Amino acid sequence: MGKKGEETKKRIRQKALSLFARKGFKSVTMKDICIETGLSRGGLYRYYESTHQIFSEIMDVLMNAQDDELAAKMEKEVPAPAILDEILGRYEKEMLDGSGSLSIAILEFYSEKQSDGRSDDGGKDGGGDSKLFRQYICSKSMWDNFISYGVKRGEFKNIDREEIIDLILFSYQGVRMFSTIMPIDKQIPRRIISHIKKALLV
Amino acid sequence: MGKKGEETKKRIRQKALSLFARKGFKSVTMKDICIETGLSRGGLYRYYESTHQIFSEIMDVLMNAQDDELAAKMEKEVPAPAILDEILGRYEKEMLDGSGSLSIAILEFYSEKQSDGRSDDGGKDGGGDSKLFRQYICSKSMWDNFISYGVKRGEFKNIDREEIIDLILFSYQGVRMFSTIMPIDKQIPRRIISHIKKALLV
DNA sequence: TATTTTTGCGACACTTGTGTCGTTAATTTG
DNA sequence: CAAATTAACGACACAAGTGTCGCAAAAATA
Repeated sequence: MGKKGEETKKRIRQKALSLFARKGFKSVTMKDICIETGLSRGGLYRYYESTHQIFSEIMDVLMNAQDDELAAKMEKEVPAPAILDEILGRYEKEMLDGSGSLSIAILEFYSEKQSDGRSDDGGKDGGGDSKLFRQYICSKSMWDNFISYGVKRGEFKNIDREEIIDLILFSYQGVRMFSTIMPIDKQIPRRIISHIKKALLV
Repeated sequence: MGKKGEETKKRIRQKALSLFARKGFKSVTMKDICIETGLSRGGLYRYYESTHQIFSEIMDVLMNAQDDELAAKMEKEVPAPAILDEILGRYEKEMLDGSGSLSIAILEFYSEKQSDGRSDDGGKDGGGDSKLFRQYICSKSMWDNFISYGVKRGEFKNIDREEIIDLILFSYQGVRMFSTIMPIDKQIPRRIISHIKKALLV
C-alpha cells in the first residue's frame, strides 16, 4: 500500500462516517460509499470488503480518544465541582446536538453482530459486544476514580458510587439515543444533570 | 375483508413481531415475513404493502395497553410505595430479559422515517416522531400523577418531579437498549432502581 | 347447492446491491 | 525517464428483494 492508498482509505472512512451518522449502519451500502467518495466499485473494494469492516475500523479510531485530560486535571488538583461541571457540560451538549447521531449506527452495528451467529471478522475482533462492554467498564472506572477524588477532597457526598455512575451513564445514553429520533426539549438534559449534581455535591 | 382475512392479518402481525424483535426493523424483509407466515408473495401483499405498514400497525396495538391499571390502584388508595415497587419491579424485569428487544426495532423504524424525507403513510400518521413523542408525554404525565399522589399521602418526598421523571424514563430506556446488545449485569437495573427509590421515598 | 366473493398461489419482470476481473492510468522507484 | 508497482475504472455475472397479475381453490352467501 503506497502513500496515495493510505490517503484514499482515510477519505473512505471520513465519507463513510458521515453516511453512518446520517443513515445508521444497516442502511448504508457499499454502493452509497462509492457514490459519496466518488470511487468506482473496483476502487472501493480494493480497500474494504464490507461496510462492517469500514465501520469497525472507524470505531477503533474513535474509541481511543479519552480521559487523559481528566487524569491531568486531577493531577493539578482542580476542584472536583469544576471538573464535574465541565464533564456534564459536554454531556449536555452531546445530548442536545446531533453529535449523538452515531449512537443508532453503533446500536445497529452491534445488534446485527449478535442476532446472526456468523462472526466473520477473521478472529481478530473478539466478538462485537466485548468492545462495547470494554468501553462501559472504562467509562465506569473513570467516573469511579473521579468521584473518589471528589470525596477525598470533601467536595462530593460519600454515596453509593456504582449507583450514581450507572444512572449517569445510562440516562445519558438513553437521551442521546432518543435525541436522534425525537425532538428533545432542552430542559431534559438540564434536569438530568441537575439531579446528578444534587446527588453528588455536598 | 372476511373473517378468514382478519385472522390472517393477525397471524402476519404476530409472526412479524417476533421477527422484528429478533432482527430489528431494517433487516426484516417482506420475503422473511412470507417465509415466517408460510404465505406466498401475492398472499402477503394482499394484506400489507410494506414492512413499514406492518410495524406501524403493531405499534398502534402495543401502545394502547397502559396505565388504566395504575389509575385503578390510586382509586383504591393502595399505598404509593407498594405501587412504586410494582412498577419498578416490572421495569427491572424488562431491563434484564430480552423483552426490551423491540427497542432497537423501534429506534430503527423511527430513525429511518426521519432520515429520508419521504412520508408515504398516506397522511394518516402525522410523522414518525410524533407518535414516539406522544408516548413520552403520556408516560411522563402518568408518573407525574403518581408522584403527586404519593406526595399527597406523605409517602414521597416533595422533590422536583420533572427531574426525577426524566431520569427514570431515560435511564430505563438506556439500559433496555444496551441490554439487547451487551451483557448487562443484574446489579445495574437494581442499582438504578435503588437510587430512584431513595430519591422518592421519605 | 349454485353463485359470488374472498383468499392465496407462484411465475414474471424489474430494481438494487454484491463481488470479480481484465485493462488502463497514474505513481513510485531505481 | 524507463520499468515496475500501485490505484482506479467500469462491465459482467450473480444474488436478493419488490410488486403485479391472472388464475385456481376455498369461503361466504343467498
